[in-house]
Order: sequence, then C-alpha cells, then structure tokens
Amino acid sequence: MIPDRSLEVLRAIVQDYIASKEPVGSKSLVERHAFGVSAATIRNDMAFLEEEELIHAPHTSAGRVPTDKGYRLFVDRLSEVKPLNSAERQAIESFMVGSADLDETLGRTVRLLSQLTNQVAMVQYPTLGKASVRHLELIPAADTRVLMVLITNSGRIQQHVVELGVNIDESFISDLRQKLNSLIAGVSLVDVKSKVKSIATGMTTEQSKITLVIVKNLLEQVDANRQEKIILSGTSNLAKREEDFPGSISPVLEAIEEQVVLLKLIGEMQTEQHGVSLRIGRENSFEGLANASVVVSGYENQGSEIAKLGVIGPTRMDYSTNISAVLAVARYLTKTLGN
Amino acid sequence: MIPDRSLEVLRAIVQDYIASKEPVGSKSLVERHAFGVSAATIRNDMAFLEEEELIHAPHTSAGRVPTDKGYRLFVDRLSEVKPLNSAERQAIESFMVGSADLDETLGRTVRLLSQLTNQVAMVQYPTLGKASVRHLELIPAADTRVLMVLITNSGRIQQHVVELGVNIDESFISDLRQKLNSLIAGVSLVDVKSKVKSIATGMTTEQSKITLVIVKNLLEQVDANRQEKIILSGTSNLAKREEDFPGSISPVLEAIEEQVVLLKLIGEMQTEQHGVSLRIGRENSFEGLANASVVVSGYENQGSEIAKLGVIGPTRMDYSTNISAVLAVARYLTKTLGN
DNA sequence: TATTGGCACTCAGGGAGTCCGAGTGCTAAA
DNA sequence: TTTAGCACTCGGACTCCCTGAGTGCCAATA
Repeated sequence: MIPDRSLEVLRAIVQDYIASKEPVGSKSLVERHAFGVSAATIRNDMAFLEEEELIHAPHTSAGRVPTDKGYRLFVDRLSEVKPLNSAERQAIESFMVGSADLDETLGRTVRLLSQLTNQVAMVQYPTLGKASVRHLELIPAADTRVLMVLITNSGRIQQHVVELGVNIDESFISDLRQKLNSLIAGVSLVDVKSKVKSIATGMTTEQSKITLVIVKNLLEQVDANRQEKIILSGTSNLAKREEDFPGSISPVLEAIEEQVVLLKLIGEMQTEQHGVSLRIGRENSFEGLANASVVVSGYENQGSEIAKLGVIGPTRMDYSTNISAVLAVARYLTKTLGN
Repeated sequence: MIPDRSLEVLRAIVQDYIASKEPVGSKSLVERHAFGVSAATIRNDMAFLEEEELIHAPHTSAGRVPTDKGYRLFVDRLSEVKPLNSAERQAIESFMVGSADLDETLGRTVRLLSQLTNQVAMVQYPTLGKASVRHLELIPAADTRVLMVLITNSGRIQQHVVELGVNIDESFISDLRQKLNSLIAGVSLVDVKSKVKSIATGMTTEQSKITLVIVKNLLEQVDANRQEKIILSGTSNLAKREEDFPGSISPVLEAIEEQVVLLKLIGEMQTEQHGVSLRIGRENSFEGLANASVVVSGYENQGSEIAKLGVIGPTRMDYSTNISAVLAVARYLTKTLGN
C-alpha cells in the first residue's frame, strides 16, 4: 500500500511535470506545494515512489519524471475532472449548430475536439453492428449496374455499386426493393442475414441469380468491420509538441494514419471510470504510440453506444482537461444525434 | 542569357544537393562531374549563378544551395523525366486491380502515390463542375425527410438529407423524381439550374413549396465548390524528412490539413510542360509551404480532365522521379476510370 | 519510528577557447 | 577565357571547465 503523502507527492510531480516539461526535484516540490515537511522527507517518499516504478530519474543528478505506471495511478486516483470553462462550453455550442447530415456533424465534431484539446482528435463513424436498417434503396445506375443505398437508424448512409452482369429489368428491381424492405426494415443489422436467407425461393433462375448477387452485396455492406471508418483532425498539433516525443513524431504519425491501427486500438478500449477509457504510453500495444496516450469515450444514439471518439497526445498531457473535453464533446454529439 | 556550362553547373548543384543534403562546393563538383575545366572556372560560373539568384551560399565559407528560382530553372530545363523502373510499374498494376467503387479507387490511388514517392500524396475528388447528371434519386427516409442521391457520370455519388417540414406524400415525391430526372438526366451540372427553373409551375402551393425546397438542395449539391474534397496519404513521410523543413514541419502539416488551402492551391495550378504543374517553395502563396514543393497532374474521364492529383514534399525533392510517378499514376487512374 | 539538517557526490548543460578544413574571392599569368 | 596560387573566412567539432540542481546517506532529533 502506498502512503497518502506519497500519493500526494506523485500527484504533485505529475502536475508540475505536465506544466513545466522539466524533471521535478524535491526542493522545487516543497516550494510549490505546502506539504508541511522538509525536502529530505520528500526525498524519502520519492525514493519509495521510484522503487514502486511510479517515477523515474532520467539521470543521476536530475529530478523525477512520472512513468507510464505513475500516470496510470495518477489518473485512476483522479477524483474529479476539470470542468470546462464557459468559453469552452460556448465553443461547443456554437460549433455544432446547423449541422445537417452525419458527415458534416462528425466532421465538425472532430475539428471541435482537436481545437478544444490542442491534440489530435478522432471520431469513429457509427458501427453498423449496433444499428438497424431504416431503408434500403436500389437504383438502376447503368445498363447492368444497380446502386445500392443502405440507410441505418444511426443516420449512416452507405452506397455501393452492384454489377449484375445482365441487363436490368427495372420492374423486377423495384419489386425486389419492396420485398427486401418489407423483410429488413427496422431489423437489427446482425439479424439481416437470417431474414433474407430464403428470399429467392419461388423466383425464376434468372431472377434468383440477380437477387443472390444483390443480397450478397447487401450482406457485405452489413459486415461492419469492412466499413468501419475514423476521421482525424489536428494532426499538426503533434508537430507542435514535437519535444514531447523523444526521437521523432514520425512513428506516431504512421500509427494514426493507419485506420486499421486506430480501429484496433479503439476496439480494445472499453469505457472505464469517469465514462472514458485511457491508454497511457506503452499500454498501447503499438510501438509507435509508446510515448502517446489515448483518451476515448463512446457516444450514443437511441440509448445505446454507436461509436467512439477521443484524442491522442503525448503521455505528458493534461489528462484532467482532455478527459473532460472528450466527455463533453461525446455528450454533446449524443445530444445532437438525438434530433 | 545564361551560358551552357553555367546551366550544367546549376544542374549538377541541384543533383548533388538533392543527393547529399549538403551545400555543394566547387571542388567536389569538378570531382563528381566531368566538366573538363578547373575548380576556379567553376567558381566563376558559380559567382555568376549567384548573381542571377539561382544559387545561394548559406554562409561565407560554405558551398552553394539552389534557390527556389534555381530549382525552377532546373525543372523547366528538365528535358526528360526518369522513367519508372519495372518494380514501380508492377506496383502500380497490382495496387489498382479489383477496385470497385470510386471511393476505393481513389483511396488506393492516393496510397499508391505516397508509397511510390515517399512523399505526401493527395487526390482530388472529381469536380462536379465538369460532370453531368446521370441519375437523381429521392428516397423518403423519415416522416418529413427525403434522402437525395445525386449520381454523376464521373461515378461520384452524393447524398444529402432534405428536411421538408411537412409529411411526405410518397406518390408526389415519386412523380417529382421522374420529372426531375427527365429534365436533368445527361445534363451538364452547370446547366442544371436553368433546366429546373420553372419546374414548379402548375403545381399546388403545397407541392410547389416542397419542390422548391428539394430543388434548392439539389442546386446546393451541384455547387461544386462546397463539395470539393481531397484525400491525403503518407503524412508521416513529412516527419521522416524533418531536416528538410527548417524550423518545424508543423506549418506544413497545418497547411495540408486545411482542405481549403489545398483546394485553392490545386485550383491555381494549371498544367504546364510534361503534363504536370509545379510549385516550388515560395511560389506557393502559403507561408506554411515556403519550404515545400507541389507536383500536380490532372486525371481524366471520358476525354476531359475531371480532377487532379499530386504530391507535396520538401523543395529539395527528387523532381524527376516525383514528376514521373505523378504522371504515371494519373495516367493509370484515367485508364482505370475508363472501365 | 518518522523527520530533519548536513554533507559529499554526481552529472547534464552551458560557455569559452581552440583548431581544422572546406570553400571562397581575387589577382596575375598563361 | 581559363588557370594556379594564395590569403582569408567562418561554421562545426572538440575539449575543458564550471556551475548548480539534485541526489543518497547518515547521524541527530522529536
């Protein structure tokens, strides 16, 4: 068990280090915080914290720096997050008014979040897996092609061109559209497959062939993983904190450029306390993110979480502020989607 | 007029500087290139080039570095671009097979280009202004909302949710759809406005109100500028060449993150010689791109240029290779779109 | 037992001094 | 017009040294 005062010392070290970007020593610590004990005592505490691998000295005659484990303990003990000030709340309000479709809403959201935090912000598009079908449209687009549009209750719209291989019989397509809609409208995406299984029974060979092609494409659309998507904003904020990334920011840029990496990362993160999920430094399984921390929260529609959003920044970030910004934006997005 | 040998010297300086990243001096120049004259003579030529502001000495006892103007002259005199090697051609072929829709094709293209050049690659989505309408679809999506889908002959698909404010009369919407399609199918986007001008005549007040809302939205969709879009890839390549950007890469990242900036930039660039357009250093009107060069080429569909693609990198880039890569990818994309 | 003052020790970072050599411009001769 | 020769410049690398923040440990104290 870690004594109370040692915890206080850790908290002070994290705070001072985030503020000053310099390793913090025992003397400056007692000067800036009213511990009521001498520097020598603090040194004892620090020796203890170092033994626990919560802090670490970059070299002998230097102050201490929190380790990933130290940051982790710090955020876990974070009893309350810094509330947004009124200017920030104002910014959220004014940023989001007048968003029309989902694309624009999410686009605004991600820019808002990056401006609010001065970090890289990301917003995941709603995952199909948790949504249900609102409407399916089939539109003849060329001689042998049909445009398939799938609208879900989360407001997401996907389109895909289906090559049929044979000339289109418009009236058949129209019938098929009605039939499909009556089968799957309102149905959860995960259940679509079973619903459409026997749709082709009773059709002519020709018709069933076309139907199967279309259904196959529909199921592909439904397959959430293929379609997951993340948008980013504020990448240049990384470059502004270059000094926070020992070596180069290049591996970080590489990691976040790779949608697959981000999706995997987000997928692994389950909401913990405060309604957010945090990965600190090497807790991220990606080497490139060894000096980065990720703050993620989910946003909802119709009462269930449909996707996540968050920020990525240096491990030495202001967790309190960032957590509250991510939370506020997630809440606001949920509210916006409610309309 | 600039003497032939001085031009050769400039070319050699640019080449050596690109290769070595070090200012190049007269002695190493005569060693690496067979000029048939002594270093002293080269020095005279260099003094001349400096007078012409084609090269510049970072400090007294250093070699020379090309200026933006020097690079410009160099590329303008570039008689032939380096052809791609077979591995690179192979990469293009295998990268592009099996692209289904436009999104995926352009996504692959931009990744291909960044991998080929090791620079930041960008691909502009086809501009609506040059396309014509293939099909317009109106799909009731909720009680008072209609999903509008606009398909153009360039394969671009745009969707937008239109709020009507009143409950939908499905049969009227269906009629309206037919009417609109018969009016604008095949019509160039710039002519859509005049075609639909008097569509509401002869309708009831209620109907004409709905129609006008829909038409207004349609025209908004058609408005090319609002919808222009660029996708990027290989941003992390910037960080790998950090030393090529004096100061920080942050302004560059900022500039390319801003779609508006890129669109303006691309818009200003008209194809010059070799089929590409080049902006070197401060020729870009954006301060953030003062140390960057941009190589852009157009790609076509049905015989006319529909949008552009290109790369962004340090002024000290290998112009020859990058130009040929941009050209090859543009050509290949044109070919792919032809199917 | 926890805290404190004292003290010797460590070491990164900054400043001053020095040297080296690549590279220059100029001049006078070929 | 080209060349060889020469004096000159100056950034970068290297060394040396010093300073001060910071440490760990110990013996004394509350």
